[in-house]
Amino acid sequence: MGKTFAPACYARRPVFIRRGCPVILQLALPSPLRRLFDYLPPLGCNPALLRPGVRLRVPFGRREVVGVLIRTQQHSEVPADKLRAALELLDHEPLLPDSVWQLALRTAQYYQHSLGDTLAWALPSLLRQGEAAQMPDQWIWQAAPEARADDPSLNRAPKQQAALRVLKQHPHGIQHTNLARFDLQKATLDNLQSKGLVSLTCHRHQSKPRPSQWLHAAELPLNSEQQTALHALSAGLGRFQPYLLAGVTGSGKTEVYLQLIHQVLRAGQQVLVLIPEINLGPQTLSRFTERFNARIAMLHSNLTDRERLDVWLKARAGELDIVIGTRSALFTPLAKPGLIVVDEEHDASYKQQEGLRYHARDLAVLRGRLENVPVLLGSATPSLESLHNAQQGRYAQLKLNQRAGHAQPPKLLRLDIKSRPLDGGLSQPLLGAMRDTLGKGQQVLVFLNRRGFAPTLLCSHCGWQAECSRCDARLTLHQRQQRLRCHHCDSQRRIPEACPKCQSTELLPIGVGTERSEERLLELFPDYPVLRIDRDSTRGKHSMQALFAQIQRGEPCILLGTQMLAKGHHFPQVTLVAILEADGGLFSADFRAAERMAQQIIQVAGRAGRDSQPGRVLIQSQLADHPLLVQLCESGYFAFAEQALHERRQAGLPPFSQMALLRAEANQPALAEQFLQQACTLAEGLCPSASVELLGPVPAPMAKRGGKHRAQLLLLSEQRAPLHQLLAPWLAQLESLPEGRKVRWSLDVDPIDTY
DNA sequence: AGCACGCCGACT
DNA sequence: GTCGGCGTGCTC
Repeated sequence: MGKTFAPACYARRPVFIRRGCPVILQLALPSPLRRLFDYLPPLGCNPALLRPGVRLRVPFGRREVVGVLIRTQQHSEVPADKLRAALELLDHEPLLPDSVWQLALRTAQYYQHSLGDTLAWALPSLLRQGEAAQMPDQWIWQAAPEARADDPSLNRAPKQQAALRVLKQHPHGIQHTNLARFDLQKATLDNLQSKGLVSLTCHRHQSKPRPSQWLHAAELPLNSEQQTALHALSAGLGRFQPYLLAGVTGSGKTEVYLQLIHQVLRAGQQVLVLIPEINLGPQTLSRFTERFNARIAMLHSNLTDRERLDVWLKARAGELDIVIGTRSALFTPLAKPGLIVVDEEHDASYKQQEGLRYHARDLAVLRGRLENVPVLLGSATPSLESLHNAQQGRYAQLKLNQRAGHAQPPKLLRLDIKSRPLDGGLSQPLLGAMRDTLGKGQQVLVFLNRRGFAPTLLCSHCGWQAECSRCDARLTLHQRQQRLRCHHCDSQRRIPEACPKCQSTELLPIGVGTERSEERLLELFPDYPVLRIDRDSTRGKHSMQALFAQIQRGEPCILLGTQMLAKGHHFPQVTLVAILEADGGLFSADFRAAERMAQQIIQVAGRAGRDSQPGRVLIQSQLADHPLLVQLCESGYFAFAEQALHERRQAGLPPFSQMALLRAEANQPALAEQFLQQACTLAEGLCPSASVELLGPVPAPMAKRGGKHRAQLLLLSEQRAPLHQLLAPWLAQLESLPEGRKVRWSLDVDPIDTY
């Protein structure tokens, strides 16, 4: 995202009420409508409490919703007979600190999203339902000091006896909300209480005190690069500055984070750490808890709504030192922010792909500016956007090129498979390299980013292919389940016995997925275990853990898997990485495909050779001589990025231009494009200078998906300002367009893909 | 987005 | 006769 956000238009001035004038409340409501709604204050409400940022419960149509006060006015455009009074004021003071308030307002503006809906994304769900923004009182059950489990009154009450024993084991008592965890029933305890054997007491929430000694474990020694980076970072504490920490895999980025965070903690400030949306949470959390004696919370998807709200409230009150979370944690309010870290900043999961399509990395930079704190973006494979921002001087760039310890960087070797026969997706030279590696007692990682047995089922007589009826896509053959499945919608069906077109029974699986590769590898390497790791093979809760445990034992084996293998985990005994198909990124129409391919190759390669054994990476490709692939393999990611950036500049693509994408989908094929055509005409009317280029409407790359027909209109502009000046009035027009009601449409500002 | 209203097809 | 399918319209 560029440097300029439009200035904030809502200041949080106190509200002055002119004598005799009615006060009109303008509220943001949880609705996709991009406008505010006017209400009268609740009956008998003290006007001084009506400050922007407080929540009110209001009647809305036939239901009640919770809205957030944006501003008050003396007059309303809405006819008096339509105005309704709010029902209840829910807060005594604004919910959000000014920084997060501004962040939400600007997010709505930048992404052209409804403000009410934006606030709904930013707030914990209990707050949008009207829950009090307060730590709840805690009710604690305790055994009476003199109570005995062999009390005669319990002779015929084994449950009460057991419950009393449990409570005796917990002299500090058990929280009422945790009863289930100890298999205790409220009724049992009620009976014990009536006998005077247990007590229930109410405790006001009390914050844990700030630790004075922050370290649990000693800090690791830094190499000179790490020291240089840490010095630069610590010199920048206390004010806004984005940093791009570009550190090759294994260069010790995390140690730099940890030592910087230690300094922030010592300054009495809080740290917000964003991580991508993968199962790296526990791993990250344990790095932090092993190092720091600090109040750390992680926002993960298994929290209850109440737990989530408690973390939010504690963070806001300054009762947490470190908050770790994915994308949505960005909006967590902090009493004393000192640093924002975005780990793996290139990761696409930072961009929300539905509803409010925000990019948490870009908004983290904005938040850093609003909080006046540094923002540390880290990655071994930075996004081209961030590299460009660094080159433009907007971000300070720090590089870590050396691997920690004695680890050698892996060598990337291209393997041309244009005219080579493949066996289970593997070429002969690759199979040879695998035999060598396994023979030396080492492990092999085979990366194939495609689940299932084969991506296509073909009739060898008439050429029919199994296709999804709801999507423009072929069905993937899943041999083990004996089903054809669509990877784009959830439809699946049985494998037909014969071709539905010509009745031939010669149906051939074409192409290779992990399931098929596994089958073949088991035949080719009968002496070694083949561990398949993908979404289909790791269904069971602990199967993943068991697989990783086996890998960690270090005996020779073949790891075969998709994306799931590529992120975060360390496999020290892997010395050969095989990437079976690197071509998607070179064939695809999406302009970001090559960047993604390169990041994926480097990330997968980073799994190998982390100990002192050097790693080799073999990349099979139909286009082994493609200049971008050559550049990546010969000269590394940053050289690749230079060349890719050069190509983007030539083509006038981001980050050298600004993009927005209007998508539409409808049940009938023509409707989506008709709507976009109208939208296009309106945009031309609003932007006569042609400073914004309109491309389309065109059918989406996958024109039908999940039974919907999809099309898109691309807006491209050299400068951000004209594009954003166009968007606001344009969206207002689109909202009132009657054709818009027959289609589902949405605007994606800074889209990261066009699917 | 919800949630109503409203008008046509298969069922206790 | 009604239950319920989703088209259309509205929310201060």
